Amino acid sequence: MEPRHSSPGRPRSFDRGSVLDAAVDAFHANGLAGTTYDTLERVTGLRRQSLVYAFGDKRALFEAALNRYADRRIGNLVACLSAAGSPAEAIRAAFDSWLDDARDTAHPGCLLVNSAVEVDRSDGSLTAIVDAATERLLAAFEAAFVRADGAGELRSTARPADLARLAVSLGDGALLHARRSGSAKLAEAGFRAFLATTLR
Amino acid sequence: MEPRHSSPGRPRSFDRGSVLDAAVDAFHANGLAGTTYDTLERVTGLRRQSLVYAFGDKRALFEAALNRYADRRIGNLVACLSAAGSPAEAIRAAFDSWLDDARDTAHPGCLLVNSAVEVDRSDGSLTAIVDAATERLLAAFEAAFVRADGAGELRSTARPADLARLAVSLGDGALLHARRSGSAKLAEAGFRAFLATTLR
DNA sequence: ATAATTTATGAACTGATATTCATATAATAC
DNA sequence: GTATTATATGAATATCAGTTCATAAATTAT
Repeated sequence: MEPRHSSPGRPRSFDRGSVLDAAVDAFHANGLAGTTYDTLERVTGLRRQSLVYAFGDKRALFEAALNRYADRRIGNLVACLSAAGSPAEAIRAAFDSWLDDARDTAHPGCLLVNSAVEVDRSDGSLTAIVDAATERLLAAFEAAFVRADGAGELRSTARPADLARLAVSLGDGALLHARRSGSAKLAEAGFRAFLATTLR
Repeated sequence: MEPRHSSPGRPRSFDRGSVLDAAVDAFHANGLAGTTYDTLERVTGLRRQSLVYAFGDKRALFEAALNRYADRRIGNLVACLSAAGSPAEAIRAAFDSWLDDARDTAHPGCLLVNSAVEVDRSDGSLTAIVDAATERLLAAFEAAFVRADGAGELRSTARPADLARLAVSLGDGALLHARRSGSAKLAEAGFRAFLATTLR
């Protein structure tokens, strides 16, 4: 499927990954509908027909970008949560990473969250990406809360599965309000209250 | 500005409020860009030119609808939160109201939250509506947590202002995930953990 | 070199959608 | 009843964005 190098034909003049990263940025900043081919041409330096040739139509490009973003972002959070050492510290690190995102005003919110709002649920392959990312994050949080409980670092008596759902709702909601307000203040305060109440 | 009744001219054949309610429903279900005049004609029973005549262009109609929605929705939550009696019960009632919204799959999510994602922050008059609604809700939550603390119903030692920010992020994040997943399960679990950990 | 193949792009096409124009309709004021 | 004013709507318009067409350019294989 993927054309091998050293096959006949004109070689591709750009790097697929870099172009995809540029597309991720644009989609993150402006959404799917809000990112026109004019914008994509500007940020990638390619003509729209080249993008279509290389990635398929706009929706397919968005799907590739969303996958790339989900891998990176959820990968980061999962890495924080499953780090060796104090589980409570791991959970705090995950929220710190969330705060970094909340402070990145150039890319407001989270592309996964934004897509969950913009894209209709009937679009199966896009919602599948967001759903899978959410499940992965929930599982990592649940495991971290279980470990925290085992280490005696859990103040709350709520079930780890419920705490994981609380954490994910809180983090994504806070990112949303960071996008809305252009400030991470609400996220900082909410995270502070959550961590103080839940962890030892 | 507003034409008085009993002035010369053909009388309006529809009720402004009902039409606005229908528009709120449509915008809530499909978003601003996703709601076309075809849809608006269908749900209001009016022709697009009549809508333009009565409300201004599509964005103006959306602004009126968003204001109406914000008043109703924040009004509900504030009423829960400031009800007489146990402050902890008042807070639980507010989250119950949030759960009702999470279960309303015909109107997924919250129009304010959805708008915060869809509408660019540079659109001042729309973001002002969402910002004001958020501030109003934050203030009501903070007051409720202060009262809960005074009544000895607060388990958490976090500051009421921080708890309010936690509550709003959590509620809106949970609505977002309800929209995404088509289910209120995540909201239920998150709220359960939050209420068990925070209140007595 | 020539043919074959893949990649790149200028330009036209198509579909959708918000808006506007022109005109008809229904009420009040005198 | 006539003029005036507000409201309603069929139809045309204009714009914008995604897609597609036709053609050029760059590389490999023989």
